[in-house]
Amino acid sequence: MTDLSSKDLTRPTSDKVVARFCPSPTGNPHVGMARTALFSWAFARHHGGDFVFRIEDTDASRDSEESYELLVDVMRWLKLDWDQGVEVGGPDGPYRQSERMDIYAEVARRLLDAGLAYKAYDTAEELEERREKARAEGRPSGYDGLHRDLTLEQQAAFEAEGRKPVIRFKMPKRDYSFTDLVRGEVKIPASDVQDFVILRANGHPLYTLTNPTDDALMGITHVLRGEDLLSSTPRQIALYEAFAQIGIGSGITPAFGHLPYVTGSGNKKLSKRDPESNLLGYREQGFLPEGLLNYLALLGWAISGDRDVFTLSEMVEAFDISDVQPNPARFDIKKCEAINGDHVRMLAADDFVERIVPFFEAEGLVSQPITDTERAVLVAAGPLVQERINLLSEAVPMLRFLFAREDFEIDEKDRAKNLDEKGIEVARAAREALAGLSEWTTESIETALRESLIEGLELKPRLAFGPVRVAVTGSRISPPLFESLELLGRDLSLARLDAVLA
RNA sequence: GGCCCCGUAGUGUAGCGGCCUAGCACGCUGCCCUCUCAAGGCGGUAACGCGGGUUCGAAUCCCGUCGGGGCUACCA
Repeated sequence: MTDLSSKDLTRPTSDKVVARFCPSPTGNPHVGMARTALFSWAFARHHGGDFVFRIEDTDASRDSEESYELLVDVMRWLKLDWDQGVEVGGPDGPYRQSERMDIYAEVARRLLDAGLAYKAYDTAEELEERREKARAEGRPSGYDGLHRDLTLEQQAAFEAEGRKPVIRFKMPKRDYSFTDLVRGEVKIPASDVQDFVILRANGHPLYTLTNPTDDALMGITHVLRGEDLLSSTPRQIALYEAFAQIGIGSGITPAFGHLPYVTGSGNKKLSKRDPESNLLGYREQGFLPEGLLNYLALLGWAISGDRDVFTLSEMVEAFDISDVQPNPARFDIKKCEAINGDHVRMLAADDFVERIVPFFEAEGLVSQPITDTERAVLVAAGPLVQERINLLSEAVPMLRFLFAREDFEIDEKDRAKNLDEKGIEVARAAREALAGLSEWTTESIETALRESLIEGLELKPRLAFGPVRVAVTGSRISPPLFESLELLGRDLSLARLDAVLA
């Protein structure tokens, strides 16, 4: 550990807005996290400020490295870029708390030296017993401050017993109030403030210390975080005041904004384990980052009363944290998909193709990487499916028939329904009409089929084209038929009709 | 138990004392368009948790109540 005892930990004040996102790398990144990141990012961008991406991994476990990478991956996928932080660096790094342990130790030491924190020797059992009693008597159940004013002799006595102290911060006993950016005035009465642990007995710093320390050292001006942290805000405020006294950070206290929860169905908080909360899962399902972010923004914020589809830059332009709703929102996958569909339709045709390519590669329908000929098929077919899907992955079943060869299969249910005796008769007529075509275009195919089936067999369009569609595309649901036939090509189209006739 | 936060249709929101016979979107649903599925167009369904105040007037302000959530760790 580096000795920082003589290091200057102050920093100049600045008018620039600095917001941050500082997740703890545990489990899979979830949607509530993404929304917090989005709001904080949009806030920073709207005000032309900096966005800091820090990782709070003091509690590092085995899988935190993997989680860390997932987090970075997700942020990049969402295109929530950061000016300072992990991977990109910055003036106040490092940005992973596990690499900043010497700083926390030093800050704790200075707090202790200044008499703003103290050693407490209570055992877990003693604490528990007093907590129970307090609760039974209707008093607040936090730390009662028993060891706040221990004399050196008393401390020595505890040490002699072999007890190791935790370091507790000495909360000034007063009412705390602050103006929450999304909730307005919040007041916490003095009766509910207790001294909290900043350093464990084993010397490890806790979140209660590391988070405010880093915010102070990184010049964070606006703290946007989950509402679960609302009642611990007095701690941060008091700690900031202490920092100002002993020259840590810029001496100013940041503004706080507590974002409401995103809940799942029912009223439970969307947990990290919840499959519907798994962010990477959304990417795999074919959500667009633009679409997901747009939907997430709608959970607590509205760009106006009569519009809910917008781009990220429109959001940045219009975003005002005071417009954010304080009440929790339920995540509705149906609406999320609908919004995503709107964004799918907003994509430029060539962009759309680029976005669906990975799904075809992953399914093994095209080479990996895709060849130019295969890409050309998607370029031609793209416009046919772009307006019919909400999720990118839905393009795969719809266009599978264009890439299938020996493995081409017809959905059995659809076959039974459309290719009965009558349907096969229709397919035969279609085959005959198509075989004689001199040119293979959407127009000529349509003309031939209409003449032969609608006029010739006097069928309703629905009954005429259904069997052909199923025979050729393998499904009752497909892109427009004539275009599909043209794209598939004469030989394959006729072969597929032959196959159902055999 | 104590403290804090929240409460408009099934869901997300608009609404900041009169423009509200409460708007928009998703969902559900009827019709139109149509070669399937979509997309698109036109309709329908459905809400201010409850009770008191304040006011000429309240979804909007105040109080209470009920309901939901959070915190109350040597987790974050």
